[in-house]
Amino acid sequence: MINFKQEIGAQISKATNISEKEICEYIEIPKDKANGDYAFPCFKLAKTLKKAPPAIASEIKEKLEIDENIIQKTEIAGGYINFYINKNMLIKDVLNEIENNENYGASNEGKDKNIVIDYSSPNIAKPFHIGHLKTTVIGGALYNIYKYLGYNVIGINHLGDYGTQFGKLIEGYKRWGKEYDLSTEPIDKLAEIYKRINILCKEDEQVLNQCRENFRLLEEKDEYTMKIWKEFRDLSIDEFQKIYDLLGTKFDSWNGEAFYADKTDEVIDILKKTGKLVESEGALIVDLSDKGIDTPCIVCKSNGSTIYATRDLAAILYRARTYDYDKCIYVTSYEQNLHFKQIFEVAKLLGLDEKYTNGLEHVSYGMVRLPTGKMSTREGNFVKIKDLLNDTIKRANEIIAEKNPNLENKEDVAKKVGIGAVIFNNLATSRVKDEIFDIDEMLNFQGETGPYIQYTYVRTKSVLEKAEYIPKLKDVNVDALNDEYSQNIITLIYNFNDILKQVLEKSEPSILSRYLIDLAKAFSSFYNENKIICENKNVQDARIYLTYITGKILKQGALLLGIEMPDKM
RNA sequence: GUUUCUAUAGCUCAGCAGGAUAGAGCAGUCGCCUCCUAAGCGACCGAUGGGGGUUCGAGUCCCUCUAGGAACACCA
Repeated sequence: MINFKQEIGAQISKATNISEKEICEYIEIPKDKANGDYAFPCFKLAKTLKKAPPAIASEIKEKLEIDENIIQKTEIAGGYINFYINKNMLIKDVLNEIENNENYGASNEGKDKNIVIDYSSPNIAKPFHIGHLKTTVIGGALYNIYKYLGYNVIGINHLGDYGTQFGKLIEGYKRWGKEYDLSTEPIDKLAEIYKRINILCKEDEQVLNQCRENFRLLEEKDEYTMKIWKEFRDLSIDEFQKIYDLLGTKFDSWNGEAFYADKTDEVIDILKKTGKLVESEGALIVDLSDKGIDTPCIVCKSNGSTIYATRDLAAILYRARTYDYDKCIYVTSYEQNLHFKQIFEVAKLLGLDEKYTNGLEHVSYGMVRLPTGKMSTREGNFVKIKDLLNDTIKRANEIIAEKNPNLENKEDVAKKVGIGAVIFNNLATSRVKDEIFDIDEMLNFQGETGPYIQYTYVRTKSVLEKAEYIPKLKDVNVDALNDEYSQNIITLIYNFNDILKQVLEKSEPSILSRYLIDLAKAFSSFYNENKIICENKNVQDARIYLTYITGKILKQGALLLGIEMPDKM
């Protein structure tokens, strides 16, 4: 496709003898369309050239050799040079690209690059609650988008299936296991046991030590302990899978913490040889104070057991060797910021190529809190994902009953809408923001929501169905699309690939979410202001075609976020 | 206490690595279905936490104050 910004940048670069790259960084898109499609602010050059910005602007403008097929006109406004692109060229370019490219917006920029994404990663034997939604959907969206841009992606569900928490659960099970029937709702019951044992641990240090001992036994592959461990793990995975099926979440690997149990010795050996692993209060630690990190990284506990940091380090070694990753991304809440700072620093001591240590990236996100306070499995204060999805699906069903009672496949549509609402809600805002969970907000399907995007898509389908045809591209007259509403849509579609790149640059799926809202809005305005199916065949063909490609992008974009589109709703 | 994140309209959020008059949604008020789905469209109302600084230009960068979140040695 034509890169208008680059075309302009190249010309200005020639006129000013400043590198094209630098010029392109200065070029901006005016907020007000009256100021053109692109603008070059000359203020920055004023100091070095010792001239007033407007004078610089007109001097540059004189020297530009503009191809009128690409840039229709240039104007000077204050210290800016404003560029108005050739709309017909833009429309032709976008339509051509979309016609000839099944996966519009995709690219092969990621060819031969390997991306490991570690996401969702719930602790087994604990309920899957709304605190786990963000990592699951953010990781899932990044997974899809990396793939779409040609990367080879490995999605890993790094299950929390190891550690003292497990020692605790085993201890509780030993004490009260007979009171619970694990054949139904096993996770709820295990969570109950976990809650009870935690209370006991708080009261009695001896019990806590017993739990730690249980974990040590697990590390030694004690037969009885291993048997319980495996049983709890299987039960948990069954439960998780039900949610993943609903959310459409997929993984290439389920290697959790336990997988690295036999791979931690090597980490300790390597670290010992660096001389940086020192004993402190009976534990083996790496002091990081010279790296600006006050808290040392514990690699081996005083009772000889490993700790999550050790297993995370083993995972880095394993992933580097197994996947030869260019990036290894961890999607977790910002509570773990310090932990990742620590292990990324310690990873530099493992003797890995710089490629691997530089490729480590922690994608953190804000906390989800209930109106009553922080969620806690230990205190039984949480909302289960399953319950939330049931609520939103029920809500979707109610709205269908009210607005479209004769709809076919009601259940299927309600599912797509209810789940789409939840996924979108979790991807709609910047990662860093904390969130106070509000069920009413989840159940609102109006305005900037997942259902709004779905509804807009359904409208495009509905128009196409009524029209009964999609015109051939060669029959589309681009002059019929130079009104403001059509232009807005075309410009947005032109930006699609750029948006996807931005998402990856910032590991920020909300950029795509916002984009889809903008596109849906642009189409809704267009739809309201124009008759698409109308008397003038020429205009009708062009508008139907625009409707067709808008629907395509809405669907593709939503799919990348993990949201499915119903055909009717 | 140390480190760190956040602060934009009544509420929830945008604001392309500083640029032209700060944009939406929800809530509220008012219009629009004999017309391709009103889960929609349009209009009105309404904002950069306080104080310094850097800059031709600051919501955006720096300092500081205030308020809130988070992490800080054998949990993950």
